Amino acid sequence: MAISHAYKPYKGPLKTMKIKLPEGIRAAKTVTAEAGSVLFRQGEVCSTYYIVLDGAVRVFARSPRGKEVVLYRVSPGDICILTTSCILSGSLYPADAVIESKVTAMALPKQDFEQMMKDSEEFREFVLMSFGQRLTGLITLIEQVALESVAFRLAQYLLKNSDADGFVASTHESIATEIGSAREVVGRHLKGFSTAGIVETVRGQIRVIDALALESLD
Amino acid sequence: MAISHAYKPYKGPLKTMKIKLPEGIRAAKTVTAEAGSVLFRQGEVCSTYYIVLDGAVRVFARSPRGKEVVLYRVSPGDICILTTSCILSGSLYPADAVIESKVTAMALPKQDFEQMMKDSEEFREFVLMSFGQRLTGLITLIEQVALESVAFRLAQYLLKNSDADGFVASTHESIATEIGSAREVVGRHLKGFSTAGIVETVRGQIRVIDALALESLD
DNA sequence: GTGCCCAGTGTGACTTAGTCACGGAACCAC
DNA sequence: GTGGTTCCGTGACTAAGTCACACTGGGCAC
Repeated sequence: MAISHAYKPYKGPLKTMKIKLPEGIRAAKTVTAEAGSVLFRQGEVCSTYYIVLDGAVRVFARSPRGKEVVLYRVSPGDICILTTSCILSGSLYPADAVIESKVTAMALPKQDFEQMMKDSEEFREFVLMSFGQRLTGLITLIEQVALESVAFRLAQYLLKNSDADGFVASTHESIATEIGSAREVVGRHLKGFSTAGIVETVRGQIRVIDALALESLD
Repeated sequence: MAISHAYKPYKGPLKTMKIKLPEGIRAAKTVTAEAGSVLFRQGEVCSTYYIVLDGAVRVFARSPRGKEVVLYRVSPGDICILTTSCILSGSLYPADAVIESKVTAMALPKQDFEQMMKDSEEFREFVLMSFGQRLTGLITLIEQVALESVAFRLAQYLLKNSDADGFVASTHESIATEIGSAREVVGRHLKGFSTAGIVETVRGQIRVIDALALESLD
């Protein structure tokens, strides 16, 4: 666990998850981790519950040959579901996680977690909701990867990640791991889109010109 | 919801899940559903919690063009996680489910579920464990589909589903949906395995001859 | 500035996987 | 037997993934 410490008590309310911490829990500590650091790797054991207060974590699977697929992201207000489920079942992490932007997280000791599950209806709902959302998210991902074409997934990605002016600040490489494909394949599709006048590409950036065309792909 | 009827109170203990039902819950009803019937379809809403007592349910995703991937199976002692998470988050089923073999299930009304979550440490653990196992199962599936070759997945499937004598009672079609590939592709790989002396194939059945060879694939 | 490095990209050749359209073979009911 | 259905084989094609290598533009050391 590469979390770099600076343990200190967390006193404030959990605004991000809209849950009032019971008094007995106020001793929960916060931890921080810098961008780029590894939270956990496939096969490691886990021990503490975390609720992310700020920052983002990318959770992804990696093949022996180094290919990666992004499974999901942990954002502020999210509980680290994978950690939770690993602790409960005593199993090992089935994936890797790295910090994308500096993370502040609340560390919940096992007893506190169990106490809150026992006492707080709100907390139970929160935890189960989190599980449910991850679950449906993963199922959607499987449907996409196994059932949809790369062109479709790429189009969806561009639509979802473009700003008001249509700009997408991603490299071909990062898009590829995000949609479960390969850099060259993404590049070729983008070239196709480009010659069709649907997008413009420059180094490290893509501009969506014809969003409707992307939406009508399948 | 195509569950067929025959509502009757469930009195016995939940042997399969090793949880004693509190007295207040004894009114839980059982439902049965015949093999082949559809439990739910993608996009439907859900309302009741189910715990499977007997039988098996196959949960799978289906593309617009009819291609399918098996996500997981619900076996005796399992709570139907997808239903649970849908109820909690108020979202729609992201997948389809059909009965593989006649199912008997306990239907838990929302209040009873919440009551048990509140009162029973055992039940909370059971529910969270179930969630966790599904989660890691789905992640493993994504890793397989996105990162591993068809040959590898096929080999794993054969090893996992062969009996003591090496017999696997599956059609190419069913294997394909199980490992997220296509019938023809599975057929071609099996032919390859066959000419290499690793398996023998007859209609509707495959016999593993050289399990070691299958294990050493990657 | 010059040179260098390197992340990001382009490309061709090739392998693997998926799709489509058949046709044939095995099995079952009658 | 006939007919129908399920299962499988196959060729031709498209889509996707892999591999190797070349190019390019921006940052930076000097």
